[in-house]
This record gives sequence, structure tokens and C-alpha cells, in this order.
Amino acid sequence: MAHVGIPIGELSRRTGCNIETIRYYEGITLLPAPRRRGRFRFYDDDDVARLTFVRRARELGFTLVEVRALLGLAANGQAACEEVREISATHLSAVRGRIADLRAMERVLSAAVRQCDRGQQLSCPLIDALSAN
Amino acid sequence: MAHVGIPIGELSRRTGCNIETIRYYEGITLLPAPRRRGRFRFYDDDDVARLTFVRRARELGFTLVEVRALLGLAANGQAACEEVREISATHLSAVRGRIADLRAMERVLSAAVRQCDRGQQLSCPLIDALSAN
DNA sequence: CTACAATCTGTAGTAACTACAGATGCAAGC
DNA sequence: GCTTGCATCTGTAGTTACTACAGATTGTAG
Repeated sequence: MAHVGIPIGELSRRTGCNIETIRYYEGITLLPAPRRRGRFRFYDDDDVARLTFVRRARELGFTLVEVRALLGLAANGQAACEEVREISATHLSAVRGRIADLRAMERVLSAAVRQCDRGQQLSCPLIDALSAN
Repeated sequence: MAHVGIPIGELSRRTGCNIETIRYYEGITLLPAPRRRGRFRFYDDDDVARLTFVRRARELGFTLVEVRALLGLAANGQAACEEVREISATHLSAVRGRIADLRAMERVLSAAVRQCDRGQQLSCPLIDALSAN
């Protein structure tokens, strides 16, 4: 009998979002409070869809503030497309900035590690890189 | 007269590390408690060097736990080179993993934004991407 | 003597969860 | 009827690495 709804463990399995996170999202009102049977939460397919949306957005690196905005806009259909685009474009450039930072780190680190591998320096190339004036 | 030592604001300027962060580092014993004159802290050149080391390591993305280990190892001269190499190599692969994640995000986001730019869909390509089964 | 900049201590807030502790409920097996 | 075990519940505290105050002091320059 599916009419009682989906228990939280099942929602967790379906969305890949863990149980405490689901309750946390409810606490911050990112997800609506679901129906209850006694003290137990029961969800429906809309909840699954909404949480799936949230998970996807998080996987793309959107913050919860952005996710909240996207959820609101998603409800408007394509009316809000322009705003969605803007949020995403802004986020995309943040992602690109982060990639650039990490690549800079990677360059320095890999050069130092390679130096180490090449062997017999008088001092540790990595420590030197960190200590240098 | 330099003999009183370097005040915290000057240390901050020299290292690019802000004052509250310096005090925070002291609180977690990443930096030694400096000499005091009354309640004011005064630092010396070793402190400048140590904090510079910390800042560099942080810029390379090492966690504070790693930085603490590196600081300990740095004191040993090149005796510890092998361990330093290992910490760095581990960190390097974490950085590479993070880059890969971000690149995956970037691919999806930029594709969706491009689709938006291309114009007249029936629905918002970005919302669709997040909602899709 | 007074204004001002620098410093002080201590606490709370940030992001996005995660990790418990301890209670409660429900169903199945004996 | 009773026990065992799992799922769930609430509520709080911890994580990382800072940052942001509030409110008090202190040293110095005019």
C-alpha cells in the first residue's frame, strides 16, 4: 500500500541524500515539512523530485542560497529562464575562478614533488618552496 | 628601536595574514605565544618566517593539520624530506581530484548556459537539466 | 589633556552538513 | 504476550578556517 507515502529512509535511498541532511533541509525550509503519521515523516513523488533537484544543483556546486532561488524560479516555468541563466553564469565564473586557483596550486605542488623525486638535493625542495623569501 | 619587537599589525602587514587570524593561530597553537609588553604582543623575525611559511602552505591548499605537520618536519631539515613529499603528494592528488570535480561542473554548466543563449526553447534548459530523470 | 590609532579579550557567526545520545514505535518470530 | 531489532524521532554539539563584532585599554601625537 503506497498510500501511506515514502518513509525518510526510502527517500534517502532514492535521492542519495542522507537522512540527517533531509531533516536539515527541512529545518532550514529548503524542503517543505512532509505529512506525518504520528511522529514519522512520509513523502510523495513531488518531494522526491524536489530533493533530486536540490541534489543535482548541489552537485553542480550551487550554494544553498542559490538552490533556494533556483527552486523558486523553477516553479515559474520558463518565465524565469533569464534569471536562472544569470545565477548560473555567475556561478560558472566562480567555478572557473576556483579551477584557476587550484591549477596554480597544482603547478607549484607538482613541480616541487617532481624535484623531490629527482633526488639528492641538500635540502627539501618542498620546505624550501614554503620558506623562500 | 627595534628591540621591542614587531607589533601584531606590522606582522600582519608583512605576512598578509590578518590580525584576528594571527591570534587565532596562536589560540590553536599553530604559532607560539609571543613575548608580551603588558598585554601587547611583540614578534621577531622567526615569527615572521614561521607565519610566512604557514601562509604559503595555506595558499597551496594544505589544511591546518597538514601545515602543522609540515612545520614540525621543516624543523628537522632535510631529514624529513620523504615525509614532506608524501604529505604533498597526497595533497596534490586531492587537488587534482577537486579540479576534476570542478571541471565536470563546468562542462555541464557551460553547456546549459550556452543552450540558454541559443535561445528559444520551450522550457529553460538549466531547469530541465536539474529536473531531468 | 584630549583625540586617535592600535591593540586587547571574549564571544558568536559563517557554510553545509555530520555525528552522536537517548527515546520511541512497529513488526516479526517464539 | 514478550523480546529483539530496525527505523525513526528530537535535540545538541562538532567540523574547517576563519571573520566580525562589542567593549575595554593603552600608547602616542598635537
